[in-house]
Amino acid sequence: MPRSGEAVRQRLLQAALELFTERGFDQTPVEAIAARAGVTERTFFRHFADKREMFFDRESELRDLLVQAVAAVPHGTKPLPTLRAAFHESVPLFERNRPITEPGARLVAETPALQERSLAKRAMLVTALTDALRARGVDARTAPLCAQVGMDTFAIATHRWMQDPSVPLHDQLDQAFRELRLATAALK
Amino acid sequence: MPRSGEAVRQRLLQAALELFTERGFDQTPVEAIAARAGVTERTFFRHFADKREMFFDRESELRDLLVQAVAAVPHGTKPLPTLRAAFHESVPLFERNRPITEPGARLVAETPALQERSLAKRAMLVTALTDALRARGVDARTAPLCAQVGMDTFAIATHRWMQDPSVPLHDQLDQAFRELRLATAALK
DNA sequence: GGTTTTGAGTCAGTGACTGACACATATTTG
DNA sequence: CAAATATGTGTCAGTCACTGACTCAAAACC
Repeated sequence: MPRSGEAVRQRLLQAALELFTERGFDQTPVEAIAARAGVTERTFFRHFADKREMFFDRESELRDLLVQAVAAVPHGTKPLPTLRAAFHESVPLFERNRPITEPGARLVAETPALQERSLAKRAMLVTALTDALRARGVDARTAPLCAQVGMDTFAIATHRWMQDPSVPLHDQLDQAFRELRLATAALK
Repeated sequence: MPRSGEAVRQRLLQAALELFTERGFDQTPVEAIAARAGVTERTFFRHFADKREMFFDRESELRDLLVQAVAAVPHGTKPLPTLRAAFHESVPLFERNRPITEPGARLVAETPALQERSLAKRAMLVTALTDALRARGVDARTAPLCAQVGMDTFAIATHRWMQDPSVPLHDQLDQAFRELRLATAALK
């Protein structure tokens, strides 16, 4: 049994995924996860802030990527096209991580406690994007609205892509933004 | 000390609001709330599913109102205008409850655990609105997008109204939807 | 080779919740 | 009016998530 940092973390993730899918999130105590990973409960909490946090580590990676991508879009581009371009930049990350994140995603979808956390993570992304837009000179009223609406469109695209991988994420993204344009065109 | 149902609930809400603003949400055990309300901890959990749920009871009232309002909009109206009209219908509810909900809202804003729950409640509203739109014949792809985007716009309007009550909520609502229209017009 | 850093174990404790049971007061019913 | 029943609460015991303080062993560094 290796005991060197990262290996333990991986074993914990693996054990948790197995147990959660077997018995469900609420029915598996942290103690059981730790035991299957050959480690103490205390050690679990040294690697993860809490039980819900396990499947949301990559979120910060995504945030950094998106913030950078927003900054890299040519100046003069309007907010929502800027965001759309940034989302396209993140597609490789999603495609690369898909095998890892897919089982977790199914779990999140059917566990209220995890959904709640997932929403909180999305909210963090929205504030990060809001700041990124404001850094580009978007005014304080427009930035939060665009960040929020853009993120929702992005989420819908990734959601559809998760359910049906036959359509590339790039296409889902463009399609979702097209639908957004159409739906809002009906306003006044 | 009356002991008849609803009175206890009110005393618990009052006690919780006081203690949370004094010491903060995380620093006040449920036991302390119950004690100040002259009741046992067990009784607290008979009135509220959990500690975070206290300030979100009215959410179901809002959901029912919005769902009904969506159904009442003349047929043929496009999804987002439908939602905007429904949101306008809920304005009196907000104005009436403002004195009650305002202290709670400030608390939610500065307590991560409560923000998380607040997002979950918003998500519930989104699914309810999605269903309400689909019942009107909006197709399964458009409905979730419109419900989500509409709800965000609504949330931004109410947020601005909470911070500056001098502008009526009706106006904030129209203004936010106008901004949404403008921002999305830049797409494509 | 000794020192410092790092990751883990142990133990004790708090606090959110739950289930089971007892009891008292209100409400319904014969 | 009395018996049955429902409702709201108290009590107690228990589980589980999480934290702080301390110890210890193995690296990593000097």
